[in-house]
Amino acid sequence: MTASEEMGAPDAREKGDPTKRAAILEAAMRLFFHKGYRAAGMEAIAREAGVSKQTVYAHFGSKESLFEAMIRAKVDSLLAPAENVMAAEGEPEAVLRAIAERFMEMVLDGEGMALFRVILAESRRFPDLAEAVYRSGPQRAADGLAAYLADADGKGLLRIGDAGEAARLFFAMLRGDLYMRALLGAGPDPSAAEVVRTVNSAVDTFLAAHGR
Amino acid sequence: MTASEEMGAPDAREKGDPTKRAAILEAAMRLFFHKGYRAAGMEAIAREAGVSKQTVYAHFGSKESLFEAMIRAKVDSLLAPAENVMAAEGEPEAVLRAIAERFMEMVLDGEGMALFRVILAESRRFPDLAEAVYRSGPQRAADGLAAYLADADGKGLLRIGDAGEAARLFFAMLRGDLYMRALLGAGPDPSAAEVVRTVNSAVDTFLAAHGR
DNA sequence: CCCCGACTGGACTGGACGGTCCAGTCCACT
DNA sequence: AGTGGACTGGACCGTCCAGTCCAGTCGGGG
Repeated sequence: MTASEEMGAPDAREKGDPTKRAAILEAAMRLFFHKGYRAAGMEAIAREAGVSKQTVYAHFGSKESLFEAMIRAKVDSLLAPAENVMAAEGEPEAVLRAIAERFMEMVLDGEGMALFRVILAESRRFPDLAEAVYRSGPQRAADGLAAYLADADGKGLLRIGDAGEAARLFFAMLRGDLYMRALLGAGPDPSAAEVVRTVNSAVDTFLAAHGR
Repeated sequence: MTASEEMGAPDAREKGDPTKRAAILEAAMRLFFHKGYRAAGMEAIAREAGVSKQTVYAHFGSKESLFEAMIRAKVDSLLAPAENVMAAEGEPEAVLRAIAERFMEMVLDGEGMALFRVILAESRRFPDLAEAVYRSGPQRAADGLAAYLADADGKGLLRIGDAGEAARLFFAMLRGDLYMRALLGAGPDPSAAEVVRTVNSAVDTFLAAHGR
């Protein structure tokens, strides 16, 4: 029960070879991410998956369905490793720094950015998908951090007013200029040093405002 | 002033009726923003502009050129009203709040977001354009604020270490969760109250870290 | 052994779209 | 009146693409 809720269409009735299904999803991911929704052709996806076009249509009924299934699968797989965090102990500064580093990894991940770009571009065509991505991504992360902050506030480790607002602000600091640059492909790719600097700035600033 | 505006008519080796040129640019803006680069057709743009397809091709030679010209024009017009700010006097808190409100207006503007969405989607096809947008948008804003911060630091009004980093962080806080939600079209449109709350959080947090 | 379901490969349809071409109109300037 | 530049409207070409159709292959279960 990962992030597929509300419309996963638990169609247990899956037809055909699941390895082919997976190959199609992966090929779709590569092409949709690399070329965008419109420019990625079904024929090219089939070829890339080493499968006939008919098979693609047998597994997923249309281009839209394939896109949607691909996005949901990718969101699940991107978020899977992040399920267990947030149960951290120790100094708030260390906890925040660990969370921040984890977050930066996820957010600067090439495929994650490609997914974000394409879902943003198609957010009008697939509004439900866009909303699902928001909820299982940023929303979920903020909720998790907010829970930690509220707990730390209760223990007197931090002074938090509105935990949700504080959590969103913290992530906003991290998802800052570096992220924008990386998304646009402007300037050089973010260096490790820049990432560290961003994390430090965010943690320091956050603690200056909310430290005990 | 950015381009040729009320400078009479110095030169501008533009062929043809400038009002038609403007109509085409506006139609292109509407369609490219609303439907995306690929889905917006030249025929539809011509029709929307009340002009023949030939005229479109006479003014701009190709779809790519039209797109590029449209983006540059839109960036100029979006940024024009922001040229004069930043020469602010007074308490740092008031200055920051004014800058923040201005920034939020620009960043949550519907057309600005549409531009960002489409330029992000096409950042591979038009890398130079994407870079130009970054430089004249986020980059420029951050540079302006950094100049103010460095000055305020010199006057002892604020304690700023790295002015550039501080400026980027401030804008990152503003361009936070609200922005992401609005871009994705997830959840309700940001309310005025949420905007105020975001501005307050950002200013308070910033001052907690850099106040005198 | 034969059938069935999944799959292949390629032909095909119908439509959209970028871009070109052309015949003719309108108008300002000479 | 005549010339030339800008524009119109529509035909047109080549290409691309989602989705369908079909004839044939393959492997496993009755």
